[in-house]
Amino acid sequence: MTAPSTDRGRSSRGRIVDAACELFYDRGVAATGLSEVTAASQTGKGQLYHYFRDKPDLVLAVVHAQVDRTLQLQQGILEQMTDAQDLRVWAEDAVRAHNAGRPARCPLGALVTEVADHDDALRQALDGGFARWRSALAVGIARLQRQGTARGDCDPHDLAEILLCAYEGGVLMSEVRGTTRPLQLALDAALLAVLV
Amino acid sequence: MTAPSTDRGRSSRGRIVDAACELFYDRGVAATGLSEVTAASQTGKGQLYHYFRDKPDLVLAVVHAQVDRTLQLQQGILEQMTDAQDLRVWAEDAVRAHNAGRPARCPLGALVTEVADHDDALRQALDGGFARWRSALAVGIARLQRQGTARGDCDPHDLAEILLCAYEGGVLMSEVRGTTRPLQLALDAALLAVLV
DNA sequence: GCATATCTGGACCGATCGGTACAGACGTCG
DNA sequence: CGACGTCTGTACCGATCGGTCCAGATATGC
Repeated sequence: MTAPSTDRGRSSRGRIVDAACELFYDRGVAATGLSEVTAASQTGKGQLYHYFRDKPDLVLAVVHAQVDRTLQLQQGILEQMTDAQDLRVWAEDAVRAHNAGRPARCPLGALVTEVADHDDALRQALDGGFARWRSALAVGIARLQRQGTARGDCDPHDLAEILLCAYEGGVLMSEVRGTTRPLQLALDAALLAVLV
Repeated sequence: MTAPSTDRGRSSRGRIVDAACELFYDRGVAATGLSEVTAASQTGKGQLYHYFRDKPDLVLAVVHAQVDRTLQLQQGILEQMTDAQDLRVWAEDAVRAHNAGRPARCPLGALVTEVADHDDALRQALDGGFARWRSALAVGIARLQRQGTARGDCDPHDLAEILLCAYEGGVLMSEVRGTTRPLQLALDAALLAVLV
């Protein structure tokens, strides 16, 4: 609701969002009580409702935070993507990251099914986040197209969308099966369709 | 908990599961109260706790019901799949179905992110459902392989997995964007990787 | 050092949650 | 028709939910 204007306030708000990111991610939004958020962030209801109008408003802040985190993690490898091998490394990194975390999911994808349908503001926020991610990917893919290692007859944004769909679907199926195999297969197939 | 032994009992249990399927699907499991389920199914708490141990037990029944529904819808087209064009029709049908329903999601996929992580029995039930679906697809794909229209160097189950991942990821991204475009792109790309 | 605004923590509220208890309706035997 | 197991409906419970309120701590400007 009210933006913090002091360092202490910014710190409190930040701790709340961080704790909410973590709790929402591995327990789910609906299953996480606001008291758990305040307990985990060493704050109270007073602070929470000082900085956020209500729970959906907090969820919105979490969405933006997760988008920023994801983009920040991706932009490094995406910006300096110059050949097809770099894209394969990107896919391998995705599989490796999924292997490491537990339970390994996409912070954005996990939020979609939980909030995207009954709250349009949250859906739009997630849509915007994916759009930024897709654009970052498309920039690199366009580079590959210019050097002839990616399919030239498609909009790079469409090729990026294919990769993101394969990633999200692969992560979802890998979560159900308990193996990274589906993610591996899905990304390999998507690369097959995107490259050359 | 106790299986019904009369027609009236089976009818009540059936109405409860049907109502729960619908409510869980378009409001979410956590967001649906048991009183809403009893109200929508014209029953009471007495019946609900006569046939189900607790809420997770009801969710388990819903998972099985949704698996059966999905398989039943799919088996028709899957069983008589004889050439590559039939697989393309399968993909087109998926896009068309997604276009019709609102909000169009996969009944199984929607349940994954909501219940798969914190309840292993539910995760296994969903895993089993996807396995049956994948096998049904694989049977048709193996047929295509024998006639040389599908990639022969892969296990048909892996090719089926690729299609399911593309479908689930495409549905998820389509839900966020509000268009069937991502699903269309993802399935086309998967077909490209699976056929010939 | 006083006034003012920001920030903090927790007690508290009504509503709703999942779950229980129980009294009675129903159907099917002898 | 009476007895018995199945099935039904609802009143009710403690716990927890999102959200309010407010008194006091903390900082900043004059």
